[in-house]
Amino acid sequence: MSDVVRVRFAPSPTGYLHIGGARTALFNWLHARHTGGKFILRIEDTDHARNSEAAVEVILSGLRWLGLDWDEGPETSVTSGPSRGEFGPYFQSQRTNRYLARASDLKAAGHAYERDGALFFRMPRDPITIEDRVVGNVVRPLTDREELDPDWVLIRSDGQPVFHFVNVVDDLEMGITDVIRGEDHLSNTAKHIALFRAFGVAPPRYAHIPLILNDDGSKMSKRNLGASLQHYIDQGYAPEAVSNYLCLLGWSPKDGQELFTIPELVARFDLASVNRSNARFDLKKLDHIHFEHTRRMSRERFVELGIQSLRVRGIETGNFPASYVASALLTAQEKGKLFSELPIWTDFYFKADPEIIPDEETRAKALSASAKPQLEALLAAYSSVPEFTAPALEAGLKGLATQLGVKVGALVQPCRAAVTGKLVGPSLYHLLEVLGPEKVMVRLQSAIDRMTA
RNA sequence: GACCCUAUCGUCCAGCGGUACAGGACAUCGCCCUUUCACGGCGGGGACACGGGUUCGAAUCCCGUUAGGGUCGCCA
Repeated sequence: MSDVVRVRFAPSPTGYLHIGGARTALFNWLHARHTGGKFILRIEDTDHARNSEAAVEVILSGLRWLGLDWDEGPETSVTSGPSRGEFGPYFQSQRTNRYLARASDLKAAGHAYERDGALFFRMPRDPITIEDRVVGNVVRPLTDREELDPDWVLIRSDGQPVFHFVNVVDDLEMGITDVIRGEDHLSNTAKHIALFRAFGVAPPRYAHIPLILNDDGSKMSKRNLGASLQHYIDQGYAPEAVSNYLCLLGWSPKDGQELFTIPELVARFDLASVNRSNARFDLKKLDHIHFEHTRRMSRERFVELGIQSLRVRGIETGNFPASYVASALLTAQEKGKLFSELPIWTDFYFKADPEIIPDEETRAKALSASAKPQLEALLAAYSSVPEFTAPALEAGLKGLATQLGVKVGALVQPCRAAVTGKLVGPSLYHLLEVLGPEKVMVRLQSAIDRMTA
């Protein structure tokens, strides 16, 4: 083949995208983009029992969510649907004739033979050296069980080819130059190398990356909630934060930088500085990375993600002016919270005034009868504020506090509770400005009316 | 059972024979700031798994032990 790098991500449609698989895809994608190579997506749906269109869709949408676009591969989850690239089909279930042809080649060359109705590969007895770009040279001798019978199945007696075989055939035929995958494949790489040699070609370059473990060091299984990428999508993490964090698990740029945009990652990522030891998934650190990304991302990006997030959670912003929606959401950006929490911070912007109903705790802490005179005074002050802007509102409130001889908080919290119905939220003066004088006045008055005294 | 990989603060990384009573980030603790929640600032505690070598000198190299992970399927 040419010397352009060709890497692939070859997931099996199991119904979810494992977080480790997502990182494998990310490393492959980064390697391709960094080297100007091609990133290929191939669906390993040889196990018909657990293959379904929905399961493929989970993979495609997961990759898209992360921003990992593929140069070759399926465009939809439909097995016989459209695809990009010259080396298709990209669904293994559509490539059976190729496997069968390759199998007979091996048989003709004496590398395979039939036994018990299945086709077996004649595995070399000598140790095989795996030259790995991450792990180094690994000599893999046969295990005691393999010594008993080193040969292994290429085609099952029911006619179905097995994973190791199709994987190698596809990598060969698709011109894959670099195989980047989880370390769980390291031992089996000897089989793959032997197959490539049997086909008379040099194996691709290998890079086995360390695995992601649970925070207690145990292996991540499907049962663990955090093992699925979908979990992080649902929790409202920014995609760029997840990519960034995933990269940090097993890779570092050596200079201590931890926060990267995707373009920076593309520029700086290199296989050579990938670690050799497994890493535990630390949710706290992910939260921190998300926090930093969320605060730094462009306003446009934040608003885009925010509107999506609110819609998913039942808050439709389409009925409000775009500028109002943007201003409203932006008051929550500095909080850096998960997008799943956005309704908690901004729902009051999109509620009708009568829907602002403080709960019992809020009433007790901020809207007790004793606060009524202060709220009335604030309402009066705000009725005559020179302009309804955050600085003017702040000055007005602080001036009133001085005048009344009370602490600022004695006015802030009742006001916040009255207009938002909550004790916590965005910066008070900014949210008041965004809300506008009409809503603020109405809400202050309703709160006053409800206060007994 | 065999084979393979790995081993630095609680976690993720830096370190790749001497510049190190081991540096950064997250977490944690204390103080400060503060209109809520936060943010921010300052400071503290916290690690080279263990045992042998090699060397003038070892977190760094070698061997062993232990621990964790992986593989050895007519699963992928």
